[in-house]
Amino acid sequence: MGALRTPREKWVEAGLRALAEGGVEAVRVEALAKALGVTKGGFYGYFADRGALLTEMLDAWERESIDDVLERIEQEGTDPRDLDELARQFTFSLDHLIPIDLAVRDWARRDQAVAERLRRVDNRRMQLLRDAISTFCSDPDEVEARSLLAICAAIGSHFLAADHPGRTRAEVIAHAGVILSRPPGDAGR
Amino acid sequence: MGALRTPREKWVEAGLRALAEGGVEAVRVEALAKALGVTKGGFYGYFADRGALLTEMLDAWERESIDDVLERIEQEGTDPRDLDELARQFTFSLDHLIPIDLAVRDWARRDQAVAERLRRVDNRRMQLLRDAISTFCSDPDEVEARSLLAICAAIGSHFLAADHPGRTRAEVIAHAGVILSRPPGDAGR
DNA sequence: GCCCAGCTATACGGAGGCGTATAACCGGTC
DNA sequence: GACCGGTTATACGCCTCCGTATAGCTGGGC
Repeated sequence: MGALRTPREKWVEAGLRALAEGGVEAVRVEALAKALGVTKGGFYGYFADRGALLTEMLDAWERESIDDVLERIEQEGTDPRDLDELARQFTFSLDHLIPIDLAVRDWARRDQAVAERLRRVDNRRMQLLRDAISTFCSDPDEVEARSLLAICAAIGSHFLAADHPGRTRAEVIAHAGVILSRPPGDAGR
Repeated sequence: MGALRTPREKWVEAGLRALAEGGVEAVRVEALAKALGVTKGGFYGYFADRGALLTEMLDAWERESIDDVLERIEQEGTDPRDLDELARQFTFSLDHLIPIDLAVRDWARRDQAVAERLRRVDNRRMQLLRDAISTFCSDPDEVEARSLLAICAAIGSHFLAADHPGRTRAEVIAHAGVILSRPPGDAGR
């Protein structure tokens, strides 16, 4: 049998790269082929159409996003209820996943199926945050609100263009992490 | 002289509507014409090309976004340093501006000129938040961090797909507003 | 060293989009 | 009621993209 010269997986990778750089609209079969140094000839041997690639891309992203989270917890052997883990959750995910994540978020606003997948991933991340914050905060409503603030900071800061005179965005985010990790004043020691 | 049957402004409005619904890629000259019940014939009398419309759309959005903020402050006669104003800032902007805002944010990730405009608008909003938060928080670093959390919540919650079991997103956001308006525990009364 | 499945290049028809050209239209103005 | 300029419809060339068809290449198995 002939070798798999540019296998299915290559197309998915190229698709995710295009998604990260230019959004869903940039995921063009012919463009991916050119990026792979190939014509689109073989593409339709793997995928019924462009839509099939898109869903496969989402499969890969969803799997990777969830694996990434579990991996970090289990490999590092850290308790997810750790404060440091919360801070690390702020810049969550590997760097190369962030642009994909952001593109998926915009995509989800216009595609119900994508929104559903994003919901699963976000719920998973929110649960991690809840667990971490619960270790020092007993009011469930407050835990929920802090978790929301944390995850919104992680997402929103990538969509925010504002400056922070005299500071780095990373510094401000670090400080925000401290605030969110601070036990409530009225219940504090 | 002939009447302006579908004037320049109509094209910009239609463009912003398309932007809100489908992102930049959905802003197609022929599609806008169809939406206006017209062919694209007259479009190129007003605009050199599609790009000219896009920048004009951004002009309109930037102006409207800033006017909107000033309007709310001056018309309502409220002090922008008000706590309630902070809470209201959470769901900032008129409803119809939000989808445009989100689309512009995604757009800005791929277009430097758009990013620059967004920066102006975001800086303006951040300053409003700083002013409000400064009324009960003296540490400038903390003011900055809280402002970031507030604006990221305003933006990020629209890109977040997570559920809040037993709660409404609006309820969680309201609670988050309370947290951010709470004087720091170590400096509190 | 031949075979053949799997990969590849090329070519095609159709759709939609951009920007231009041009002719028809229409409503004030005189 | 004829004119005139702005607005409109239509048609065109060009491009990009999709999905299909088809023929050529290639390399591992035998």
